[in-house]
Amino acid sequence: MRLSKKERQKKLIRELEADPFLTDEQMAKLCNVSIQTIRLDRMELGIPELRERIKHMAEKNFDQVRSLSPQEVIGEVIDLQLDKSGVSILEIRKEHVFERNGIARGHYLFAQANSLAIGLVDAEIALTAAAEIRFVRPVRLGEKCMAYAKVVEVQSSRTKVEVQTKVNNEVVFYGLFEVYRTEEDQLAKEER
Amino acid sequence: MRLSKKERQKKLIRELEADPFLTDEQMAKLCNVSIQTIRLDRMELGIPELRERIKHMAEKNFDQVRSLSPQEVIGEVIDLQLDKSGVSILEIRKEHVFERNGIARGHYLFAQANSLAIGLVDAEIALTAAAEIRFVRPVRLGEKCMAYAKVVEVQSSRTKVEVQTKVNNEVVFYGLFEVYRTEEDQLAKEER
DNA sequence: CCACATTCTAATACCAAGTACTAATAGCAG
DNA sequence: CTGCTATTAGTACTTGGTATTAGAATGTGG
Repeated sequence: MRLSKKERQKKLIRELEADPFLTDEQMAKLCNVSIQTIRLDRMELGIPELRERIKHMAEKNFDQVRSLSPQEVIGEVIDLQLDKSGVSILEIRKEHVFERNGIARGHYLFAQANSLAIGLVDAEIALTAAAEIRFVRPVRLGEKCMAYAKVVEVQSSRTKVEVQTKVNNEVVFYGLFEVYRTEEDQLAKEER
Repeated sequence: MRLSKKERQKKLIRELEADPFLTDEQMAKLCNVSIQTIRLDRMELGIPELRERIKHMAEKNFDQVRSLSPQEVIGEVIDLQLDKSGVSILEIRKEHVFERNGIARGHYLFAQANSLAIGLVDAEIALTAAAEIRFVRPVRLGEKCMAYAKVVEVQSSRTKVEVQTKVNNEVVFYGLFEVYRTEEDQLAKEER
């Protein structure tokens, strides 16, 4: 049986979320309707064509900060001065929170801060060695977490980074990270 | 003056690195040659067409987004005695490591330990309040992390949980978590 | 049951950014 | 002049669409 228009459009949205690389033809087969119907649906729903969707995704990726591969950062880095300071934003979405109470799981806040701290360090390889953290108040669904990081100490092979995460200027998380760093040749040496 | 073939090809590579969204036509204008010449160059250099390049970037991006939301618990809990102790396993897969060096990102180890610590606490709601952690040695792709947690102290509204994560019986991570707990009615009261 | 609306399908012309291929031209080297 | 490389030109075809028009199928109210 064929779905109603509304249901089909809902289905379309779901399918595209799961796989945004679907062509109209593939979607038509999935829904058992003609290609034209799918195009009309896309119009109504304001969904751009395959190539535009792909381009968008690619651009989002490309716009990010150069020096560190952006896939390795949780949260969007909006400012970064290597070995000095940085800022990143993470919007708390439903995949970040406990279903029960809508409070963000601590490890996402940690991940944001940790990624930023590591991204700050100007070295071939940077790894967290230790950290001391405090979750000052629970963060809830929909809140935007701004993490401010600054380097507070540089030693021979360690950098200390302090991160404060705020929601509406209110501190929600605090962390002191000790980041271990190496240049590639040095690591190669160690590997032997 | 027009560049030599070699120089033009070098230039092409540079330009595409700076802006991978260039069409053949735009590149032709940049180099002051015909579109066909650019296509021949791309052939020789093994550079795919614009759409393929964009698609590649988008796919890379998409895979990350996916791996970034390991929904529920991180690591599989294999033993749990509420308010006493627990064990969980996490196998380090490629979505957990830095592409560059195959070392696990700290926040995954943290997430495993944090989730276990919270799971241990027998309360309606349990949230991490603070933690002190040490990454003892880097963990690599393919290694199985066994996290052992035990409650070390119970106060009126706080529980302290110690977590040790081992790979082949060798400690790789240590964490002391302070978990804040509440019963639902209590939290409701606070909300007011 | 008819009339009309909604929904769907079909068909056509067109576009961007290509691939794949053939052929022609320019410039220079031996 | 012949041969070779580099370059340009042109044609047919491809994908994944847009935009538009027309017609068919289905449902709904009066």
